[in-house]
Amino acid sequence: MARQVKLNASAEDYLEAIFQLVAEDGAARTGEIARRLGVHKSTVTGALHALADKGLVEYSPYSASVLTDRGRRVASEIVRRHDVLHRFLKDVLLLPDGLAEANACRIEHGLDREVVDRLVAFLESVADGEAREQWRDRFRPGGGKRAD
Amino acid sequence: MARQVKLNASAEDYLEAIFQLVAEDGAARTGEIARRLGVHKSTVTGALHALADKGLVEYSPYSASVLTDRGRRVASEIVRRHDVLHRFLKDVLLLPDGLAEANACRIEHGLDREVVDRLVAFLESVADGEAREQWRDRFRPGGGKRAD
DNA sequence: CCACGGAGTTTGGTACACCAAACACTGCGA
DNA sequence: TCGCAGTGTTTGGTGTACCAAACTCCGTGG
Repeated sequence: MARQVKLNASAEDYLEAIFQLVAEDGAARTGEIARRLGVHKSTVTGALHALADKGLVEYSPYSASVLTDRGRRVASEIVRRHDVLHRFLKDVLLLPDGLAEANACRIEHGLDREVVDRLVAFLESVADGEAREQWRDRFRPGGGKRAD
Repeated sequence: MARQVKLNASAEDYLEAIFQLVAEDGAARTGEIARRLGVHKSTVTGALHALADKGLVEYSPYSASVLTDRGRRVASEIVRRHDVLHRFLKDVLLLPDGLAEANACRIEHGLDREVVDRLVAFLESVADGEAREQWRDRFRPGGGKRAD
């Protein structure tokens, strides 16, 4: 089975953005990717070349990019990981959404699949009712945060 | 109070290594730091200059480095964060120690303090008896991983 | 006392991620 | 059909993190 491609953090960010833009708009334009990631258009062009070389995106100059099949597979793994992490931070650690998102963005690239799977199992185990309630109150929602 | 210094990932790694070496050996020699972090000695020299400029380590050429007071404070924050994370991965997600450590190393730099605090609260809440047992079995130690 | 070898540093070079400005393409309206 | 505005690309340059090799320092044995 084709082993996991090994992308670095920034490549994963681009792939993730492209995946989302394709889902939203049907295709990912260079400028949109740049806007979403907060980088310069020229930087995106470079990244697109690299991803195309790896066979993950279909890139042709001056037109919107789409993912290859392989790119789509890899990207959805990345999105899943991001999502799991975000949900964990928000729903289990009870962090405000923005903070959960920001932290998810920063740490998502460092997680092995095993960890993500474990996190999923964990989320499922506290998904409904009982168990979750149980510590929602031993743990308190809004409580002891001072904003110094 | 002097706000959190804002180090990048690699600076934090160096600081952490120095902290540990000082704890173990009384001082951190360039070559030891290099060995521990798996980088070249010359790279460490550069990093030590940077940390010295920031007032975090006491560096003088050809002799072992130690932390300044400020460096020690910052470093112990970093170590705490690493530790909390490691414990969470190992004791809550029940990952094998090596995997927990590796993942902690990779994600530790991206965590805001709030998250660490939350994680600590979480660890405390499941620290002893009851609550922990409770899902140790709804979650099972070695069990349900299919590697599809 | 001095030279020799191991520890540490400097120097020059690579790779990456990025930006800014100059340049190129393209589709729409006059 | 032609030009222009907007979108995209190229080019040149920055900062960071790193390595390898040349060089420097310094304690120890002869």
